Amino acid sequence: MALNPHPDIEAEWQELLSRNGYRLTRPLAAVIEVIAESSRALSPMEVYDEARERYPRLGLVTVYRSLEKLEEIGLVQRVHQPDACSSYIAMRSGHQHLLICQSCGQTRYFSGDNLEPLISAVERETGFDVRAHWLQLFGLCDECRRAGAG
Amino acid sequence: MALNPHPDIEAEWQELLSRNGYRLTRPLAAVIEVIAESSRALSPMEVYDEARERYPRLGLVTVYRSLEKLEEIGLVQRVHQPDACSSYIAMRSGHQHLLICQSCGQTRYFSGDNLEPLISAVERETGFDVRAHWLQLFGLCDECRRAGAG
DNA sequence: GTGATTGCAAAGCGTTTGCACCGTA
DNA sequence: TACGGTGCAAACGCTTTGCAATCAC
Repeated sequence: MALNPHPDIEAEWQELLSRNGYRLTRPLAAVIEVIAESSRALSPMEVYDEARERYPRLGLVTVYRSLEKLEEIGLVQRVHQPDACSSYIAMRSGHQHLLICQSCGQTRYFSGDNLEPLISAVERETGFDVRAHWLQLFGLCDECRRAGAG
Repeated sequence: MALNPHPDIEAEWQELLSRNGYRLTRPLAAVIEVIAESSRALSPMEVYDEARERYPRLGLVTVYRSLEKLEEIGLVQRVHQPDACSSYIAMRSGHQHLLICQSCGQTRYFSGDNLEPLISAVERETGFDVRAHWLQLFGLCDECRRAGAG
C-alpha cells in the first residue's frame, strides 16, 4: 500500500499535453496548478474560483474544457460521491482507489485491494465477465476525528 | 453470496409506506411497480416513460418526488455509474453491492465481500476512521457476452 | 502564420419550487 | 374532512454550444 506522494507533477503534465497535441496556455496552467496542489476533489466551480486567483481573466467554460481534456489524457480523474458526481482530482498512476474524508473532503489514494477471489466467485455464479470495479472508502480523517467531527 | 430473488415486494412496500406516514396513491404505485419489476437501474425520465403506460396522467415532477420518498424510506437506491449518477433501483435488504452489465445495464446484487483486512490496513496507515465503502463491479452479462457485445 | 484555445453570450437540459386542485386515509 | 399528494408552469443551476478574438507553437 502506498499513500500520496508529491512528485514533480508539472513537468510530467506538460510532457503529456504536448505528446497529445495540446498547447499549454496560461488558463490551462492555472487549472492544472489548482488541481495538482489540492488534497480534495474539486468541482468545476471550485476550480474556477481558485484558478482565477492565479489568472483572473479565466472563464468558467475554459475550466470545463480543460477538465475534459485533462481527463481524456489521464491526468485528472472524475470523482463520484453520494452527493457530488462531478468533482476532479489529480490522478495517480497505477491501479488505485480513493479514501475520502466525509467531513473535510481530504482525499488519499490507496492500493492493495485484492478482489480477485470475490470477482471470481461472482463471475462463476452469474455468468458475468467482470471487467472493472469501483472501490471507494469513506470516513473521517485523523484531524477531523480529533476535532470531533464524527 | 446471494443473487436477485423476486419476493412479493408489493406488500412489503405498502407496509413500509404507511408505517412512515405516506399514502399509497395511484401515481406512486405506478412508480413503484416500474422500479420493482426492472432489472436495470432507471433514470427519472425512464421511470416516467414506463410508468405513464400504467398511469398516463402521471407528471415527471411526481416521479422525482416519489423517488426521493422511496429512497428516504430505504425501498429504492440511487445508483452511480461513470456516465449516469442518478438512476434508481429497488433496494435489497442487507449489505449488498451491485454488479452492472456495461452493455444492457442489467443489474444484480451480490454480497460476500470481505474488505475488513484492507480497511484495517488503510486505517492503520492513514489515521482515517473508515465508516462506509462503495464497491461496484462492471462487466458483461452472460447474454451480452454471447451476443458479442464486448 | 496557422490552427488550437479562449471568453462571452446564449442555448440546453435535468431538477426543483410555487401553487391551486385533487384524492387517500 | 383534513391534509398529504399531484400536476402544471415557471424558475433554477450546472453544463454545453456558437462564434469572433486571441495566443502558443
